[in-house]
Amino acid sequence: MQRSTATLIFESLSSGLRLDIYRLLVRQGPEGLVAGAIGSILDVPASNLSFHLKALTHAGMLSVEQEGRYQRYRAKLSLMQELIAYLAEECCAGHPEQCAELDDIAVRSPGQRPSRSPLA
Amino acid sequence: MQRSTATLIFESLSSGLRLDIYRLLVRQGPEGLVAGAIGSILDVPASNLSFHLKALTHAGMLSVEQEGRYQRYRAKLSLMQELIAYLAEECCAGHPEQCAELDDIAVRSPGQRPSRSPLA
DNA sequence: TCCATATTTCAATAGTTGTTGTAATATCCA
DNA sequence: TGGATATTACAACAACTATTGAAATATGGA
Repeated sequence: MQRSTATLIFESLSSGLRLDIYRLLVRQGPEGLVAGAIGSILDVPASNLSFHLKALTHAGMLSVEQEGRYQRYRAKLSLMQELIAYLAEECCAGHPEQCAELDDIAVRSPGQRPSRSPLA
Repeated sequence: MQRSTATLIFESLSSGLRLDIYRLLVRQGPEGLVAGAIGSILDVPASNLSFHLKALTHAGMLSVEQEGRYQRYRAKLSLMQELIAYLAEECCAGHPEQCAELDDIAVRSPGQRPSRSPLA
């Protein structure tokens, strides 16, 4: 992951409202939610919501799909996984002994499905 | 981790310069760096550097220790580990099957040291 | 003590971000 | 087609952020 991608993601999650939007969509799973539903649940005016949805989408944290006059938003978990891997790498770079418990996620390429740790 | 803590961290990493500072200190390991050294390496004027170091420290990403007239900064890897665990939880909440490869880190409480996954 | 050095604080300023309401755009349904 | 609904775009504005240089503070060493 590039530095600019990482800062864009951090910025997109640095507002309480945007973090709420993202977490709500994560909880909704693959079904996602249309914009209006998000606005009702979080009690945010439409134009403000649109502003933040745009920021999250631009950062790649959300996907949008048009459904007639609705826009359905979904959390893109894959990018969150990449972010976590990036943070684990950054965190351990040069000093893996300090956070060895993060190694297996940092080293693994996205999409691989390992068997579970025997102690997990 | 509280939502407000998470947004504070995201905000602290949402600037390219602050991310550079943090990554530099991660690479330095437990030795860390004094403020002036950081400024020389990254070529940032002292007052601006001080501004960003304050933000990172306030977010808990750095620790500071006075050494005579120097201030030694170190990356606090423990908070990064907490952040990663928080993100993994948020990412999987309600839909663990979608990112099962994150489970072992999300489930584990901070500080625990598991044995390695047999496939890692 | 006096001077040099390290860092922070402050003031000024340019640029950016978040919020609101209103208008525009697009789609659905009768 | 016409009216209702969903969403986005725009304009205005307050609030906040990043940057700079100069001044203040504190420490170390001669």
